[in-house]
Amino acid sequence: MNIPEEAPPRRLRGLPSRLANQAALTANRIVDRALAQAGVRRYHYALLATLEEYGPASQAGLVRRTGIDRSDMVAIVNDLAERDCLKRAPDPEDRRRNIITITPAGRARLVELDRLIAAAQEEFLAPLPPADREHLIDLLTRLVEPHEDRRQGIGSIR
Amino acid sequence: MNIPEEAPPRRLRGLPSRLANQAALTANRIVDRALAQAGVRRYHYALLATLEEYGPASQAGLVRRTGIDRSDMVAIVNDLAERDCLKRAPDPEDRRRNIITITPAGRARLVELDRLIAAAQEEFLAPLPPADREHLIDLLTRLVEPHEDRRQGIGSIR
DNA sequence: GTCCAATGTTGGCCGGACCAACAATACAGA
DNA sequence: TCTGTATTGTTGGTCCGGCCAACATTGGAC
Repeated sequence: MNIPEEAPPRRLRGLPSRLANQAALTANRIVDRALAQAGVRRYHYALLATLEEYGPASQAGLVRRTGIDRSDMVAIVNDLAERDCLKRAPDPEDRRRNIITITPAGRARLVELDRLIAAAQEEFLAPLPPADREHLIDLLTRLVEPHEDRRQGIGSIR
Repeated sequence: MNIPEEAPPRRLRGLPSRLANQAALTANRIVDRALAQAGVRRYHYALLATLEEYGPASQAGLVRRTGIDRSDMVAIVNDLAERDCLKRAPDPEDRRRNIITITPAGRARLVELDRLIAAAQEEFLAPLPPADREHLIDLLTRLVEPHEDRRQGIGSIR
């Protein structure tokens, strides 16, 4: 579902799931366009940000932090390795693992991406005054978190 | 980006675009699962709802109302025609057009889908108390609408 | 030593959101 | 009246994100 030129049916207009979708669609359009200026996609940013914040990690570790699928992770790491944004080295202590480390070039790239992302957020939230923005963020956080928890029960046995 | 098992980086956690995405992802999972019980997808529901609310229309008209792409519309109309949920008839007044009409079977189906959709919304919003739900809907509406307008300027020259 | 779990990798699938091109038809302006 | 432009339906793609299954390798627990 994209953007209608005429009024969509009342049944759909106020539907929370649809609103969430439209918001995500809009946000993604803006963010994708911003990141495209640097020739990357959302995945790349998520990965670099994770590496920078938590330091070197195995691909499996990165999967757990980002929620990206294992199979997709391979491709993204390949991508970023080709651009010298990170290094893939075998873990001497566990030969199953690759240890992924961000490079100086990767950090530099990340700085640039941070800027682009910040601008994109600004553009996305532009229609709302600052107070409402915070409120929205708060509501979305409180909406989303319980749904995440309820999958593979954090705090339960597992 | 799916659901992480460990804390994702701070950079991403509060990002409005990411929150919107997570919300949409959750909503879609719930809605898709609900609609799957009736063997349909979101597109089918959107189309039937539009037909029921605005009456018969050409495919192009439906495209304008729903925001679904022309090429996708063909497939969805095919799908629903096969299941006798709608009829495709040539417009005698404009031989380019097909006039799409919902059938009684389509209406019946729609009633069922409405029920499923309502339950899905409930599940999606469950983490929030009623007051916050309304607030969220309001905020999302006010966030999304201006973005829609700014594309192909409603009210501008065009 | 055996068996199960985790890891990285390959190769897929699906759905939603697009885009380009084309034939048929309609319509407005010269 | 004719000519060019728009609209409509349709075909046949592309891309990305979100998955899943299977496999070989390696670790670790029993």
